[in-house]
Amino acid sequence: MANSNVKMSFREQMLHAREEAIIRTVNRLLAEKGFEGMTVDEVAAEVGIAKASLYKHFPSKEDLAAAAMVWVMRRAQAFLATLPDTGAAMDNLRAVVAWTMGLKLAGEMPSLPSQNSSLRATLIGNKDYMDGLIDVSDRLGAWIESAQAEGALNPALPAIAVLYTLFARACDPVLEFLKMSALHTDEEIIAMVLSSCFDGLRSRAS
Amino acid sequence: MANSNVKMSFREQMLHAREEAIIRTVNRLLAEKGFEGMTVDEVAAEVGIAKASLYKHFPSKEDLAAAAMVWVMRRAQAFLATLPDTGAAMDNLRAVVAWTMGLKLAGEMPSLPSQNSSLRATLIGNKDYMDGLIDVSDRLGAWIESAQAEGALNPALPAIAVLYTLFARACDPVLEFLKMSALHTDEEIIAMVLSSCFDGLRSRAS
DNA sequence: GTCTATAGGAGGATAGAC
DNA sequence: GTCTATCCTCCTATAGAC
Repeated sequence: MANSNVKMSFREQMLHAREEAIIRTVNRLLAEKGFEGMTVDEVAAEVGIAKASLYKHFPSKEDLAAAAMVWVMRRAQAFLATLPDTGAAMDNLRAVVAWTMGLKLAGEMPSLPSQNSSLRATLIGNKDYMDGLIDVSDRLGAWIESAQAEGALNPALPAIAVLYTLFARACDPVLEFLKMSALHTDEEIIAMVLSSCFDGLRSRAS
Repeated sequence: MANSNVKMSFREQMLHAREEAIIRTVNRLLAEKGFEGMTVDEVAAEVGIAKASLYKHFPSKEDLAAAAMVWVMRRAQAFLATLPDTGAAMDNLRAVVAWTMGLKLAGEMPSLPSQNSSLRATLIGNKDYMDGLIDVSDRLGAWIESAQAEGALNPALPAIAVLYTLFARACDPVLEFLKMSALHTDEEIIAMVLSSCFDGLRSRAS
């Protein structure tokens, strides 16, 4: 029984390792070319296995993308867990946004079309993804309301609008345009977009 | 000679009218489904002509999209021309952003993938598009620098970063998410995103 | 310049041997 | 579960008659 468990665990580890290799490749290709630009042939070639083998692990291209999104969501949850739940909620929000922008600048943020309906259906039907999304939204939502109650965040904006605005920073085209211009380091780009996001384009008195 | 000119002009008007019908359809489909989601069959069906006829007017799908972008760019230039060149540059910038967001909310803002290289090549090779883009960028750039000199716009941000940030509002996913929630009118959505863009998420003293 | 019909090819997915 | 080989659908683009 113990042996059997060890063997099972070993096999599962091998399986898991291969699937993680697949997901990392998918993640990178999704960041580079987007969902429609990425081909399954390409994924298989980069992973170094046959396309048919890929389909033994994941039933469709949509599920491949969903797995990549789940992986990113897990990383986001892990990052959120490192932030103090006491203290300024505002600082946590800034930290999360900076983290997601760093991910995008590093080419590790999948870019999915918000319009593709088959992909949307798969994502919505993916329990791991939805649970992660709801968890992240809840945590950010709590910080947003907290920051608004403290008066640090503009209370006139609906919390949901703030949440969407923060999420949108993860796929902000401004990041890649500034990166393409090659005039600033990633850190400088993050600082600029962070400033325009939280402080606004208008001058501040202080 | 006069007759010949009139006949030519009439024919050209007919041609132009049909091409404008095509472009309006392409524009709407690009806004709805994006470049990859739009099919040429669909365009032809909605316009009510055969696909082969479409290809007599435009040599490729990329050129169809480019024509739609040129059309939008022309509309933008026309709008810019209505704004006073004297007075607060800041107000003009807000007005332009509000206008582009209204266009997107009305489903008239083509959404193109920034990654598709064949499309990028066509756009860059399209003189009408590039001239329009440069013209619009120059005008906005002048207002940005003017507003920064007046101290209305944060001078710490590079003008090019501000320009990109304003352009990005035209394809901001926050707009469609807020619209999908159906909790606010288009005007309210524009006001909120305008506020978060210029005033920032953080509270302002005043 | 409009049509019908079709070429040509890319890409998602599967069959079947091992 | 991995491979090779193939299927099949969708889509861009064009041929050729009128």
